[in-house]
Amino acid sequence: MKPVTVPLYQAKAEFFRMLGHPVRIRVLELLSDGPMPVRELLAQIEVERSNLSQQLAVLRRSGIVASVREADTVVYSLAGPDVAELLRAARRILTELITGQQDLLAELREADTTTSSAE
Amino acid sequence: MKPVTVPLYQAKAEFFRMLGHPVRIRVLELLSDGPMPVRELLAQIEVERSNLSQQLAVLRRSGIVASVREADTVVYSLAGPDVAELLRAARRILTELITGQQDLLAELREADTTTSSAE
DNA sequence: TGGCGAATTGATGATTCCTTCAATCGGTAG
DNA sequence: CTACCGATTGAAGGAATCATCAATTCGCCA
Repeated sequence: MKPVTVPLYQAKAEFFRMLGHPVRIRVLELLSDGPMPVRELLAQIEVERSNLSQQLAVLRRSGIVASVREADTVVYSLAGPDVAELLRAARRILTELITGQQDLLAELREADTTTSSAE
Repeated sequence: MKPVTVPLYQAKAEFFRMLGHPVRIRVLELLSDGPMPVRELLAQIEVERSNLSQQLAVLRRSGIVASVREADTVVYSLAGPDVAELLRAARRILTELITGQQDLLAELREADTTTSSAE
């Protein structure tokens, strides 16, 4: 029956890669509070309409969001409840990592005051 | 003091992008069970030594792993305990997504038996 | 000191991803 | 029917990522 048969670690990698874009992250976070029409997403995120559509298409293809047409607008929603939890876990780790990096920076300050990791 | 100042959603995106590679995922999963020398990682993962080093460098730069030299080998470990939890959350969502996709496929089987979403 | 194994780094071509613009679809109102 | 608005799609150029090869570092030992 050939059931897709992709190694699990590769599926995971594709999943994370799907998350690896600022606009897509913002969309998922906004949808964490409930369904939202494209018009509203467009108002909250600074991005061109066409670009937003591209990113929404990526999310749709992966199956993490669903879209429904209502009259003249399209409404998006999360496909499952665990997504919000994943984003929380990610935030926890990020906080941890950033804190760790700031500790490192504090140690390095005496050597180079113009240190920046944001290029 | 200019504390890195990267929008949070962008930091998150970079974080997920950092996770978005099969070899890097496998490394993190192996390290979830405890520190491990490069030699062992190399034995468990099918990848060239040089390529593994490249991926380890990516993980190191992000701060999610740390490396220590011991005699003639280098030992890697996770930088924090939350990483394993994140991987678990990801697995949950993936299972959910794949299950959903299989439901969809089941519905579609009657229309096209060669359906494949693994290109 | 010279050489060896383990690991990393630098550079390069190939692939993939991202942004943008133009064209298209779907629905609604005039 | 035509015009318009919201949203999606297709295509193309530019940027980032990946795999691979050669060169280098680091520690050990003969």
